[in-house]
Amino acid sequence: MLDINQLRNDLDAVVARLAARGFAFDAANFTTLEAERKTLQTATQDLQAKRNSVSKQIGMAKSKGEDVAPILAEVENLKGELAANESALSAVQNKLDDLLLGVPNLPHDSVPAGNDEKDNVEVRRWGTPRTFDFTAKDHVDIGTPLGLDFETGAKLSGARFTLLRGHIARLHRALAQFMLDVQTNEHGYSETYTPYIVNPEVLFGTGQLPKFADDMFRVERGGEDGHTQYLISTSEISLTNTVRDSILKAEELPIKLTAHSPCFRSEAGSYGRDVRGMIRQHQFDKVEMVQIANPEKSYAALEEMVGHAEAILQKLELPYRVVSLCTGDMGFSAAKTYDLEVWLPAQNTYREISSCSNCEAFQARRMQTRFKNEAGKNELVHTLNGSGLAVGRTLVAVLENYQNADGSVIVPAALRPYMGGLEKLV
RNA sequence: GGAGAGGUGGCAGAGUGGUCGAAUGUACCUGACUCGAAAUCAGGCGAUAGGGCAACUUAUCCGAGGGUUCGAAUCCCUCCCUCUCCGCCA
Repeated sequence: MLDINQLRNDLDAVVARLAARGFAFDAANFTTLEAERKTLQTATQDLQAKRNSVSKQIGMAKSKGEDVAPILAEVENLKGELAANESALSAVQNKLDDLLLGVPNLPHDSVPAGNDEKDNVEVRRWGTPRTFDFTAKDHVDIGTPLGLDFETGAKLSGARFTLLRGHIARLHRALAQFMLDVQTNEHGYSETYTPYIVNPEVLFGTGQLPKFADDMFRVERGGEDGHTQYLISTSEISLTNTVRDSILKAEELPIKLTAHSPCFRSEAGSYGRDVRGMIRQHQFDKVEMVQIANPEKSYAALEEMVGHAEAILQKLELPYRVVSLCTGDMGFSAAKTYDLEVWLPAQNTYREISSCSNCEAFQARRMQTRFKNEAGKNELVHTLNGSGLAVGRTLVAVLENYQNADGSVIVPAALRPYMGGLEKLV
């Protein structure tokens, strides 16, 4: 959520920055609602003050044993008038809230301008894509004989669900363990295990609700109705919301959390895309990094976090590039985002495998997460999140980059300790 | 699933219809005493929003949401959560 004071004081600039990310903000509607809100709020508060003072008078009169009937008569109309004002005010407040909750974050000044992924800017590359002396297969063709089982996944749960068997299943587990070990042992994140089912207000906090309900899986508890909860689409949601509704001490920052969790995404609206293989799944695992940061240090933290994600790819010796997303391609809550794209030889291209964002105070404002700054004032924290990394896509990258002509796959050296020393999948 | 007890400020904990955003203790901050510290004493110390250049001021908030009332932390309803005992269970 944006700072409403920024909208009040600097509306034109905010509208322009939102336009840069392709969002048309209804400034006229906002201005009208704000004017209504101001009038109604002042009037309502005046009436409330009057009611309070009269009620006090009644209390005092009664305690002295005086007759209160005259005072009661005086405020006969007050109640109805107040109720009307209060409900009008809350209606306007709700409209304003609805408006604001649907507005994406403002892009940081350093974010390249652009409309879509074609305008993203490559920041750097690491590693050299391997040259094959045979035709490289994609992960479906390599993986199926080794234990990637799309048919059974589909039989159990439908399209975009995959079953893993044997060494492939173990490789998947090894990747998650390896990533978690690197992030905790080398980068200072606290290992966290979180609920996968969360309450709706948690999703408001990180920005998935109210706008992106269609991307989520909903669950109902057996034997109960009316209490819809949601499967997390990333553990960013549960990790970031651990600090909702709290005032932190400055010295607690930064809080660095990591978790390995499944992620559930309905992928509504992506029907034609990436239907083959396990690039785009309804369920995939991810090791997530989250930082709760002092605003002054959040951009340094973002660069650092990108490095934490890169470290995984470097240790796995997978070529990748770092891309700065343009204004038009960033997610709803992000002020700035770097994507890591790993080399996939079969597609002859780089594909997203991590996304690291600084959300500044956007989520903190929704979650009411503050800290006591040096001046002793409560100030909103900045929140950052990044994948370190998406496990399923990393599995794809390993299979494709480490394949041999005979259909076997070399186990990257960094993963062998997690595979009981196994060097090759056959 | 059954029975019971609770949810109040950072923490502990009083308050059961009126001047209560809320006693008291503790933590924390400031000052005094001290070479310094501890102890002691004095003062301060919640959040959010509105109005005002500001000093300041108004409103709202006692798990959440409704209701009764001139007036609700306090009474009523619904829900959520925590604890104890029993049952069940990985």
